[in-house]
Amino acid sequence: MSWMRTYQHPDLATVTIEHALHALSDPVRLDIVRQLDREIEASCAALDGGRPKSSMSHHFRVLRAAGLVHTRIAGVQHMNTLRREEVDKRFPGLLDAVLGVKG
Amino acid sequence: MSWMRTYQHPDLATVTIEHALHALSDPVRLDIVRQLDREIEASCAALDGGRPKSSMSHHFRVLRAAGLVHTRIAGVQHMNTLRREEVDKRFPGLLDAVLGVKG
DNA sequence: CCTATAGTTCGATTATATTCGTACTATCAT
DNA sequence: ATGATAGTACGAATATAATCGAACTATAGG
Repeated sequence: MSWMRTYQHPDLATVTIEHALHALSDPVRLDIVRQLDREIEASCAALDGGRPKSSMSHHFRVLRAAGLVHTRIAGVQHMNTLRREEVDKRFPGLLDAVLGVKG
Repeated sequence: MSWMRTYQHPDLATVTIEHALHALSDPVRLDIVRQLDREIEASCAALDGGRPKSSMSHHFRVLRAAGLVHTRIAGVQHMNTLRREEVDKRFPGLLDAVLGVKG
């Protein structure tokens, strides 16, 4: 069984709007995305709200599969970024709308 | 047990973005919303894609609960409209972004 | 009143997601 | 090497959602 040293990130062209909307519709994941929108780059641990690692790992996997988040391995940490430009190109205005909502 | 003669439509202020995104993330419902965006008003039957009535009823209920669709009873038909202005006010740019995507 | 039509409700089934403990791996520092 | 740290993989439990048949209701028309 092989282990990962890099992540697979899908081409945004292969991501459907339904897929992206589903990924964004979970409160934990939306919270991650909101933080990444401000933080530029953050480790997984920096974004858990005291939640178990295995739960967070699941949510990051979903966000990556939906083309929303990029994860890069930096030593012992996995650093995450929003794929802003690519998502904006594929779904113009979507992140602006989603992230612009208050309360 | 009482029966309905009118529908309950939530105040958009009580609808969260997560709720709206979830409602939009289902392909059947997104299809309904896309059609309503063009059709102005349509009966439930006009929007099923040959799907069972009970399935459609479920999806319309979800769309109403998310504040996206308004249903008015007109005789034997239930006419649906997109709550465009209200949704646009609550979630500016969201419907534009979601409906603007091709493929 | 009888029948057809449009849609809901109920209930069961199946499918999909979430949560999280445990075991594991990779990297870094000592 | 040992230990600590960050995160994944697996597996199982639980929760949430989708699907759809069958029974039902309300309205309209003959």
